[in-house]
Amino acid sequence: MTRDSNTALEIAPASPGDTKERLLDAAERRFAELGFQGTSMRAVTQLADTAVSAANYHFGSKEELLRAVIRRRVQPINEKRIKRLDEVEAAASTPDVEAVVDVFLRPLFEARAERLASAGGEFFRQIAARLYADPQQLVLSMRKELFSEVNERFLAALLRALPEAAPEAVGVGMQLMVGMMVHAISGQHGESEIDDLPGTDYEPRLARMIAFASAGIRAAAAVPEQGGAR
Amino acid sequence: MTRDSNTALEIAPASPGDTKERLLDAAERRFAELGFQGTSMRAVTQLADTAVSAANYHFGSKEELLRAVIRRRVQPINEKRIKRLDEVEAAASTPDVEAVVDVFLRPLFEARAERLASAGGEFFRQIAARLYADPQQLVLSMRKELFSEVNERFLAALLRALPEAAPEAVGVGMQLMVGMMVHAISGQHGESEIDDLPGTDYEPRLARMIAFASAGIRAAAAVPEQGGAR
DNA sequence: GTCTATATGTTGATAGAC
DNA sequence: GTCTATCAACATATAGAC
Repeated sequence: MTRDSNTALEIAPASPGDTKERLLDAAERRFAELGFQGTSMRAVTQLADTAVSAANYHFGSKEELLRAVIRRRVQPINEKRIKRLDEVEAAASTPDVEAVVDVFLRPLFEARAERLASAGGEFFRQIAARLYADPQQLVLSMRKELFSEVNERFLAALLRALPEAAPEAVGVGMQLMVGMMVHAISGQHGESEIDDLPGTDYEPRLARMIAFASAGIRAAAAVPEQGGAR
Repeated sequence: MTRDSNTALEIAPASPGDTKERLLDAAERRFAELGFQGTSMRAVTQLADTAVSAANYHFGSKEELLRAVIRRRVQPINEKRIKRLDEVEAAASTPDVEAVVDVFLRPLFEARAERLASAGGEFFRQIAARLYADPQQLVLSMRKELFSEVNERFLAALLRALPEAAPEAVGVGMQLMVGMMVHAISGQHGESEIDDLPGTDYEPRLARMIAFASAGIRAAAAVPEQGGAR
């Protein structure tokens, strides 16, 4: 495989100037498939049809390349979440749990459908799953940087939606919703047939996820403080 | 750091014959902290106070070492799950959703409490999270090998508990429960204060998780087939 | 069973030409 | 901005002594 052969393996035909974008696409794909540590800079730059030094010119290091890959996808999703949550909170001082959960989950599906439509990439969801499974400092700091504000806003909204519930219980419910979401979008679990996510026709699946998470949060909040199941 | 210095970094004082166990403990810890690809055999064998060749003597390769680490923890948990599910199904032909979910989740907490009590290790849960975030063939085949039977048994039990529901909906509910579980046990998400799991006094948290998952599964199953939220 | 020593390949990053 | 060439460090795995 030489760098000149423009085969299906490459992200897009190389045209001058967009090397940086091609590197982001290639890194997104390889980080998703092989993981951050499992991906060499060579694996990325070969897919992007360029040289290792070009990647280091644009991003400085492998770690910074990862940050750029993740930021590119997460930021628009979070902006959409915040904007819609503003609207929900403006409409009602005591929002519905379902409305808050909808606003939290829907932008993920919308972003994925957009990317599928533009042949962009099916890969980011896999990176997101890894992001939540890695306790290393690099990844931990990215999670904090990317999700602190959103998590605080949505937790506050859920607390307002469930004013009678113990705050700790709502926090647990929110955490469990995030887990449900991460696992569901990472897909391809291979243990059953319904694991994989629908692409553009996501509404039925999303409806089930909203129902699951909303009912789950309400139920977790309703467990009595000292109640054991034993 | 010489191999003779018996510092706190090592897993246990080296006594002859238990090199294999020390290697499993050390690998469990390092794979949890650094990931499989991020961990070198040297990092494992230094922690276990032995040589790389000893690890390859006992396990053959790094991949087989990973398999051994994971099997050691997962097998007892799954055996407990199956045994208790047998009992639940023997007691009632239409089991409770709550009873099935309890039997699925509780063995995880019991195993963790046992390990904490024996200072065994706080590390496996992190490996489990990585196990679910990795789409590579090695990991995929391990998931299939380890969880196929359990997943099939519990999905069948849930279908029996919800005879009116669409099977696809129950499958989605089961998948979302697994996601909730994986994320919750991996802990240390760092975005909020309630992320970390309680150790031995796990009953209150477990009760909330059972309530969340059971209500979630029921709600997901109750969403009408063509119903959208839009 | 466990060691030391080593073979062979790959890694991330940079120097310097154009 | 992008390349080729190169570096030192590190990887997995094995050979062979004890």
